[in-house]
Amino acid sequence: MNIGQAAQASGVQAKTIRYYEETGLIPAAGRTEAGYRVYAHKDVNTLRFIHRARQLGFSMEDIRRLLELWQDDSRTSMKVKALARVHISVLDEKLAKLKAMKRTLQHLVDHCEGDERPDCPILDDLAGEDTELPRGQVGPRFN
Amino acid sequence: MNIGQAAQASGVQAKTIRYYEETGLIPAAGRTEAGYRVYAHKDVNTLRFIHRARQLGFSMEDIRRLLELWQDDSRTSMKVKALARVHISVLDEKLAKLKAMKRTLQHLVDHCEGDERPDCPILDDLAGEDTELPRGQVGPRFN
DNA sequence: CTTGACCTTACCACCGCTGGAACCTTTATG
DNA sequence: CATAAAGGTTCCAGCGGTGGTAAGGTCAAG
Repeated sequence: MNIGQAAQASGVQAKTIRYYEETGLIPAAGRTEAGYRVYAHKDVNTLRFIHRARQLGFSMEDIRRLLELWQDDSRTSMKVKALARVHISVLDEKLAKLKAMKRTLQHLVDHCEGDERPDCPILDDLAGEDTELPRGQVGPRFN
Repeated sequence: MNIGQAAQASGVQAKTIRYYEETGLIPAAGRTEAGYRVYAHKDVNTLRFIHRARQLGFSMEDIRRLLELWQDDSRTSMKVKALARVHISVLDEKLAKLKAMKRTLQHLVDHCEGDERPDCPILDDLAGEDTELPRGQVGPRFN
């Protein structure tokens, strides 16, 4: 199985597989004489694992730990659960920030006429005059 | 007013102000003989505008357009509103993805014993067996 | 034998900053 | 007046996870 087939089978792009190998998330694949990477079903399973974890928003660092736990037969489900719980709280933070943004923005949009005239509460708000707005969390950093 | 004072007054870090200048989001500031950047109140207002827009999650590109509209006396509030509406839909997409992630993860966490034993539905799910999960949107890309 | 689809490495770019290094200027103090 | 701290300056690197490109090597089919 070469990288393209592994990509197909796992849902992880070939390019990303190389990146994962480069960063040590997965071990370096074996090679054919011509230098092509070779993958087995086991590797595809690992890639699928990573793919699914990424879909759930886990960071590379978290995935590193999840892979360790997955491969460790003497793991405790406690540890896995703890990791997942922490991740949920990260998601919650992001959600809270996005919701705050949306709330504020929706409020502004609701009060904007949206006509030919230049008067616009949205720009007025951005321009400062630090009005009473549901400010909640302040920093952006919601990446 | 030097960059540190402008940063203080606007809420945008000095380093970030230089970055904005470099990328052309704001015009290059004037300089003292010694090469220090000089800012006026007008510039601080612009920086505050940008800061606030970032807090609402607008992209640099959006902010570029917002600044143009802000400085254009013959703008229409229609255009501003449209821009804001599009941004709300972007926020909605991100929210939907995060919510889907959280829902799935919460479900998994709820079914994990979290004890000393290794058995763990969270890892089982990640390992594939593509079970019936509220999959909704698939890709991560929630940045 | 050629074509074209795949593979390889290696690089730059993106988002929106942030940190650090190495150096220069201003300000406060002894 | 010398010095040290607290600013400023530039440039380079990095985050995650690709996307794109170039310039090549390899493989299977026609």
